[in-house]
Amino acid sequence: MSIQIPRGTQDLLPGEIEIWQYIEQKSKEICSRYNYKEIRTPIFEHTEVFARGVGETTDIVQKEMYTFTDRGERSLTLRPEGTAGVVRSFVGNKLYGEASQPTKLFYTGPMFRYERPQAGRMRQFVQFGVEALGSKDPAIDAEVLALVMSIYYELGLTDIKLVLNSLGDKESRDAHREALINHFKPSISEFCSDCQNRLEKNPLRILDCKKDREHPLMATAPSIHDYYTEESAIYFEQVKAHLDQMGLPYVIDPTLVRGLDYYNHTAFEVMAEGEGFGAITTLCGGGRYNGLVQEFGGPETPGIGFAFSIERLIMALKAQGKVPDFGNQLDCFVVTLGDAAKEKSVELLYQLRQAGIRCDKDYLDKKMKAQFKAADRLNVRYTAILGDNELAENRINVKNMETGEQVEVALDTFITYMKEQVEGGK
RNA sequence: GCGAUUGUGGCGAAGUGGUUAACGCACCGGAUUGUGAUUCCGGCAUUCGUGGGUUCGAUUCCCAUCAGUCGCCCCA
Repeated sequence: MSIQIPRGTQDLLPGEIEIWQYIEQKSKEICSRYNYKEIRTPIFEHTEVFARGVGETTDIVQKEMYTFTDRGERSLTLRPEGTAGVVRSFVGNKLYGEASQPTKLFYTGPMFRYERPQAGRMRQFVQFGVEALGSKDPAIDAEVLALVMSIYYELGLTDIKLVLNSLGDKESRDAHREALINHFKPSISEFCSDCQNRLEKNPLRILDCKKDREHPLMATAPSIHDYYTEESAIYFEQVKAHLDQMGLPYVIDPTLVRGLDYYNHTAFEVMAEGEGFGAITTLCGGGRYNGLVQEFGGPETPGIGFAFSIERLIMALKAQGKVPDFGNQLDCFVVTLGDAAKEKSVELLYQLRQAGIRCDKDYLDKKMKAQFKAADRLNVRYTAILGDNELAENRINVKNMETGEQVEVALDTFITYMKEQVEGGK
């Protein structure tokens, strides 16, 4: 019995990897248009980075982290998300002192959370994320939102929506939280057990409970919108105004909550609409985290960012039939007959490749028929046939696999001939 | 962490308490000893996720375990 892959992980094999490369390349290209630079931080950090950054009370920190002790008795954790590490690096490298501000960064790489896997939820998954540190201009919120939507739109996704909310500042949130508790507490016994737990821990979550949706107290629950401080309210209005300016559609959802402690003001998700996603519809999550940099010992620095999972993005692309055809990858297959020709083909292959032609040959001592079959399977555009006969007369046959036409070429002009054919065909 | 469901060759899939585990696709070889299709012929699981148990005998029954899938919690 072979060794199994660890639970909740996956191998990305040829055939599947192309869409990953395409997404990564496209996302990076869009980031560069928005002037965001790549940052790479370690895959593991001191556990404290996440405990402090993500929040001690979150599910991620309490039950989902891959934490281990190394040989030097340090407690380390495989990163469960990207923001905490980026902020740690921002402070540690004093990026706040760089001339160019705000600091606009993007990253991509694997994240790890110990959870029960299901569609769109893996233990190792890959996020692409962006962080803008150092500005509290609502225009930067709008820029970040425009950036993520551009990535989705340019990849061809259509049935998605940007869901927006403001969590307000700490003052707004505390007042709202208290109002929610007061609202639900007298009748909490009428709610499901999950909601009863949520009352003290995170009363906002009660609002999007699936079981108690019909309870009359849901409709009359206090909204965060009524508890904003004046500053918070104005900020939110300005963000929305900028989105309107750009013509970027969004919907406001006052019950939108994020699972990480560090968020305030702008919070958002990009959600998939339509079928094919099972229980999971959130493609991307993000928001503002003013205060997080101070939490890591840096100067007062506002920040905003998002992260999306590439796995979920691919699921969405597949569900909407938007995965492009990456086509055939090979220009030429060299078929040989006889020992002398077989030996000569090594040299020809090298020369073809030097000339930029994607090509291959048989390495399994197959008969000619089987070599053609292999070429056919590779969906190759041309086959070059070299037998000992041709070799003796310094010629080679080139067959166009689409038309079936075959022409004879002098061996010393073969490489340039192939180059012309391949380049001309494009 | 909780619940449901599934686990047979590279893939899909049938099957039964008892001598040789269907079939389809794919693959390999031959008919066609220098050309991709079709057709025909032949080959391709000492083994039914793993480990125990019941039994004269288990792929089939029981238990455990691992893994996949779906739902909950939560989240990307």
